[in-house]
Amino acid sequence: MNTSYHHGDLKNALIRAGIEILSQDGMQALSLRQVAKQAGVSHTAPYAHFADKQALIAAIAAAGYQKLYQQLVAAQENQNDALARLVALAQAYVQFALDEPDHFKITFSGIVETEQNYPEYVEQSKQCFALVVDGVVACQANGTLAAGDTQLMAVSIWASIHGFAQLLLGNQLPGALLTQYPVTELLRFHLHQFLQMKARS
Amino acid sequence: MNTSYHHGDLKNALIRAGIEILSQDGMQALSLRQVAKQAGVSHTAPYAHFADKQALIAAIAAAGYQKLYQQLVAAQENQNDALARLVALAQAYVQFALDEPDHFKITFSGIVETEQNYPEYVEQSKQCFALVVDGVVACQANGTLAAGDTQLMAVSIWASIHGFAQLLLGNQLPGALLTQYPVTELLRFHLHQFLQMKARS
DNA sequence: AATGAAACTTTACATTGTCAAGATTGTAGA
DNA sequence: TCTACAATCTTGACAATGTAAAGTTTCATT
Repeated sequence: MNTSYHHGDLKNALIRAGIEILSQDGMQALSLRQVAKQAGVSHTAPYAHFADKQALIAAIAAAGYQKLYQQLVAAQENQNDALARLVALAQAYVQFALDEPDHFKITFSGIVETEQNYPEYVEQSKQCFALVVDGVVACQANGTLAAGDTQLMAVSIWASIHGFAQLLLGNQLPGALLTQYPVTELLRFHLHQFLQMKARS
Repeated sequence: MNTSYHHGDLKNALIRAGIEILSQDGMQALSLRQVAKQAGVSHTAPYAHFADKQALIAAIAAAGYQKLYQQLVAAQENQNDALARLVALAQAYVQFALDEPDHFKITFSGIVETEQNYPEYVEQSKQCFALVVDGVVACQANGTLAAGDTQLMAVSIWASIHGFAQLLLGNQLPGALLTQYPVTELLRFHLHQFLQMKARS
């Protein structure tokens, strides 16, 4: 099947190429033609697998969610305390944003038009949210978090983590704070606002 | 000066045209040439006022911050309780995101490259953040918020509000929640996580 | 082996960002 | 007041991009 004409796995190769371009040259360099060139095919080959550029971006964004999911799971693996797992999740979330800023941006900054629905994108998104819900459930069972609407609480925590990552990436946190504290410490403080713990313990 | 050749106030006219395009046709329709056409000038006229497209976008983003600032101030005007003012600020923040989604996105989604520094953009950003800091200070003086590092707390609250708006715009909040509660109620719950109040009071 | 579908290429075209060169107008200094 | 210069705007050009159309190569099914 790999006869130099039929690629065999072009769809995924294009997604990987796109992610690589994002990582190396950033968002503004992500063109269909560059992606095709990097994958070693002609500039219209992507149209056999994606309806248009938006569809490719949606696939790249879905892959971003997928990778994020894996990192979140991996970060939680070594933690057994429910609260520690939530904190580890948040740290991994922010770390992903810092490691792959442009992939993170394209995944979250609403460039994926929501009028069109891209099922894989929605699916991966739900999978990540489910991780947060799990964490909240565990903390509630634990007594670490007060009982209450689990979904609401999970949304709150996700929004908090996400907003922090977003502002951090956008360089919109006061520079004084960033020189004063390491990012992990800032995030820890931020989370403790929710988790009702003594700050900076 | 308005002799049909020299426009007189083209720079601001271009920013306004850009905002209008964002409002009517969305981000993907925002091209330099469309902006120029809408302002009634040739397609290279913008280069007399902006170095490149990024610079125009930065100016539009700065205008976004400015408008947001005004809305936040206006929303707080009728509230005299410190806590109520913070809640009103948050509601106005989210409302702005819902009213002008694409303007909000372009202001916040990191499309403004932070390597280049656009002074007005940074300036307007700081002005908005200062509003949050003011709110925190008032709440601390009030006793509504515990004492502590004001900057840290302001960052936390801003991140929370911002993350909520971002997820809401990205259609990433569970649909079940959105049908169950109005957005203002969701936001109120979200804030109360921070403000240590009884939820849904 | 034949045929149709899927994957890919070549060609073409409109849109876009940006540069270069020129035209028009306001303004500061002689 | 006149003149040169700087700022502003236009025209023309070019390369890069998204995408459609038509043709070519390969795969799979009968």
